[in-house]
Amino acid sequence: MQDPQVKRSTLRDVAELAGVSYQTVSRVINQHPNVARRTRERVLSAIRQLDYRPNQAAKVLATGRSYILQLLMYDIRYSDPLPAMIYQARKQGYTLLISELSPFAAPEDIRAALDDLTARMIDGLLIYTPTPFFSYTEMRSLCRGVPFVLVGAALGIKSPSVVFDQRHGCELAIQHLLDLGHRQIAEIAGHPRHIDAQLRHETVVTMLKAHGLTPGPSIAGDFEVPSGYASTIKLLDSGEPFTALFVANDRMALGALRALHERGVRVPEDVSVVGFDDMGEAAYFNPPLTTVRQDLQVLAQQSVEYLVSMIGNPSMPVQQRVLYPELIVRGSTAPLK
Amino acid sequence: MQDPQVKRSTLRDVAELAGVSYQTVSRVINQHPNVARRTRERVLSAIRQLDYRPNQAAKVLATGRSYILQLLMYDIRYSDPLPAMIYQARKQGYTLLISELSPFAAPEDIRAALDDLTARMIDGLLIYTPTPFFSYTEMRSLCRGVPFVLVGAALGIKSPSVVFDQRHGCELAIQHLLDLGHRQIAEIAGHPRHIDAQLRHETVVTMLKAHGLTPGPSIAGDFEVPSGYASTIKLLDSGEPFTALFVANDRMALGALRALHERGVRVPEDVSVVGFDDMGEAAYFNPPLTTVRQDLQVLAQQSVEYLVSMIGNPSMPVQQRVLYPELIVRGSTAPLK
DNA sequence: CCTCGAATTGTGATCCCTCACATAACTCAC
DNA sequence: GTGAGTTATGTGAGGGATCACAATTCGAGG
Repeated sequence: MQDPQVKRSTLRDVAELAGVSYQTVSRVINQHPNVARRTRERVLSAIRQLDYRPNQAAKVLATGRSYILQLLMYDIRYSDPLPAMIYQARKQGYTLLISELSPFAAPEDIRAALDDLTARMIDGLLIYTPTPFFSYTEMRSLCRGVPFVLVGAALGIKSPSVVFDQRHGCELAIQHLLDLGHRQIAEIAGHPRHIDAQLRHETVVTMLKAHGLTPGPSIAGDFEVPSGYASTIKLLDSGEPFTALFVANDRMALGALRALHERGVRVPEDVSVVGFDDMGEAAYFNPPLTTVRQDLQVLAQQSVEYLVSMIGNPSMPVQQRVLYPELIVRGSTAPLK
Repeated sequence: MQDPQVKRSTLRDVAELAGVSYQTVSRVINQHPNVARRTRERVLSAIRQLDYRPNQAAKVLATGRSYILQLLMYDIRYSDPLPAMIYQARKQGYTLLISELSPFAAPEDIRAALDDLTARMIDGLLIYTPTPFFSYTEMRSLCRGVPFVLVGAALGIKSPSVVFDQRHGCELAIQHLLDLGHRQIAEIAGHPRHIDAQLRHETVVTMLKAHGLTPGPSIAGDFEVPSGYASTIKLLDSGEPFTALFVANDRMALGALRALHERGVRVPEDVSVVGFDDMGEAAYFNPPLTTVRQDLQVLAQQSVEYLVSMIGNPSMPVQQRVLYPELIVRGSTAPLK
């Protein structure tokens, strides 16, 4: 609700004050070239005098374009690519709006959210949820013609998407442990409903088997710090021996390091630990964490750029852009003694 | 740009199909009571059939209300209250939009951002920046009649605001160190342009002096992990002795713990460390960090609730809601030996 | 059977802009 | 100075909803 006295001025008010038609004012605002210099100056001065700014709602209604990109994601707290997305969007002339789903929302929740969002006349959608409920065709119809890009979706799906090759990342991590001589490798996996967690887990198992090894004990956490702690305690209590521990993300790895420390297990002397993500803090863990880095800046940049070019060219062919993680070796891994 | 074939249906399309006037359809949508049951059903069925959803831009234009709250903040990455704000806003029937300023934006940047935002017909503004450039009167005029609440602003300002009593939080931390017997207390402060950093620093100095102590060495960081690390190295290299270290936020404290560990300084045996914020990871640092907790859920809840009531009642008196932090004692502090 | 009032429905104007087009004013050549 | 060709400006018609009001229908009481 506006202060009643702060009645906004409109195109017509400006036009009247400047002694021109509203259309001329519109031209000045939209930088149309065909306006005489004197007229433009007169209009600009009137705009300043009335403190006029165009009403976006009306503009959106008239043009059908909002210059708004909507990001739909499931947990804002841990969204490191967010600032880069906002920055990229702005750079391309768009505003990025963010809306959040509860973690592991049901299909109906996603449907409802999309219903709500597409009513707002947004120009494009970035969808960043780890639970791939819908096929490309379903998604297309849910988005009702609004172009969309899936961010961090499953590898290999036929949908406009930008993803990391999780498999490659896991292979780097496991290969590193194998190279160091480890043969008994335990795992703390992510939440089983999380697409990345599934893929990371499968890759670990597949790869160990491919090397003729029996996968070590494995427990599923939920990607949060406390679950990393609790899972590690369970692993230790199970009595199954392991000399290396692969943790599906850095956050849980922090919990794992804590648990190992409390139990007197030295890292990396007794157990090597590898994380995943390379969150900013990982380099300062005790010991600094060896982990798999995903360049979220690039993820953000690619996602927004792809979406914007789809907006400009709706018939753009569907593609999946795949990015590759890299291994960052720090102090939490060492050769098997 | 929409797919041309996915032309959205409008009120009129629905009206035609249902054999009623557009106004009746509008009534059905807005739950107006005076609609005959049979008519309502006919309309609802037409809505379903056409997959109709009202155009929000048009609605905003007609009503002047968007049911959108805008959050203006300076660094999304570290915004723990964000999810709570989004949740609270939704609970009250609003959508929360987020936009970001570069860290320590200049006054003109804030002005430009507000110019842009207020053009979008938002119902209210949450302003969460640590640099208080404008007076209440200036702010009011910048917001052009849109109600606003300052979040985490300076203590004692006459503006609608919800803040933590930083002073109280610092006093808790320092008192804790004093109680443990520490007399040589070093400090890593936050960025000097950050309002919270200033207040925390001043409070530390004031309080130590009040106890007849000389404030120990102090270095200003920037609230990021690496600066906590670098500052600690500098403190150690300076040769000035200290038995306790107050760090202005947990993130820097993580860097500090790392630096102390590398230099062979034991925490808490040789040096006690206190942080500020109680970020989720702090309990899992090595050692677990003693820190000052601010309940960000409450901050978020109060901010949104206050803003929404201002929207409902524009003549609501200006108030500052002050929240109090609490001390969380963990393993990084111990009695002076 | 008519009248009155409530319940239901419909009509016009409006919100503030942009589009496509029509008109007016200006330049310049012949 | 008349015509064409720019360049500047103005007009009408939407865009898709809401609001205030007018018009209709309905049921009940006299």
